[in-house]
Amino acid sequence: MLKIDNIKYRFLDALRREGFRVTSQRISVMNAFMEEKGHVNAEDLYRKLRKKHPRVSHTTVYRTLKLMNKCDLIKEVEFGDGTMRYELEQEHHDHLVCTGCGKIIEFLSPRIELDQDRITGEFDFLPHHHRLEIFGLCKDCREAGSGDSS
Amino acid sequence: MLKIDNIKYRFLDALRREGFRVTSQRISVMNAFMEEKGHVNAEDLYRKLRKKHPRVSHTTVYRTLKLMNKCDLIKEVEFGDGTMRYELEQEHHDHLVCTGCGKIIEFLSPRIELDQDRITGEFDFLPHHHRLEIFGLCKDCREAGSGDSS
DNA sequence: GTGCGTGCAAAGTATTTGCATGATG
DNA sequence: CATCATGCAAATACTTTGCACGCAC
Repeated sequence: MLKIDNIKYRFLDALRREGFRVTSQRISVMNAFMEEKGHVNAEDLYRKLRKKHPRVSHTTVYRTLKLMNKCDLIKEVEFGDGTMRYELEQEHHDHLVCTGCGKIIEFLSPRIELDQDRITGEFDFLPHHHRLEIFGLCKDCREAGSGDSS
Repeated sequence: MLKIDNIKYRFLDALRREGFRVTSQRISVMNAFMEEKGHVNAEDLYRKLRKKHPRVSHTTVYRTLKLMNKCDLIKEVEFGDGTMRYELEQEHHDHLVCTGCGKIIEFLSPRIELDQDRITGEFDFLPHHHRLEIFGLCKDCREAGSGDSS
């Protein structure tokens, strides 16, 4: 809970600091986002949100997520399904994406990070950021559907 | 040239083998694709193609690229600009993406591949494929615009 | 000649934007 | 009470699809 409250505080603070207004919609979007496990896209968040807060529009969800992104509270990521997803901005990590159930596991590999520097050096390339996604099957999906299901 | 001819051969062969028809449009799209450095999207390819072969439509370019992809001749990749790009299907590699000029450098790091196995093992995850993109500035862009341009 | 491929335009996604209305600071 | 934020619908960007016609086999 502390972490969530901290984010909420940081959001309100960022809004005030940047001269943005604190509106009920922005609070609703942020709360809804925090209830997710992360890696939500705007459309899904909107659908879940409208049940509790029908007063928040489609457009506002998109705009608020972009805003939270600009405030460095969340980060845009995408896993090739054509939608922009959002996750909590935190220390850098990469993703395992289960192609069976869509589950996303975050991981961090200092060794990969290091090797990356070696490579960019080789090409005289100045790295800014990277993304690494490994697609495959998680344990549950392998156990569930060895012979495949569906 | 050998490599290109080999691809053309493989494409024609795949078409026949799969029972698809060999049409002038498909040949045109493939030729146009081969003239690119790779990492083209359908729209760009269509624009370049229509100059020489005005008889090939927008739709057919999309459809032919999908077809070549299904035949395992090319691969879909995307670098977060909202378009689907295509590159020659070949041994696995990753990408350095220059955010200055859009240049794409391919590289291969066996060490990263290895470390990846270690990680997926840790999470009991069965990897199928991965993608790694490092975004940053290439040598040329750094030299050209130290103080920034544009 | 049959059926797949093509081209056109229309439909379909995901997202952004213009503008009048409404709420915040 | 001046602005900024919102909601709606229209616009945009990329891609796919329905359908009648034409060409490969």
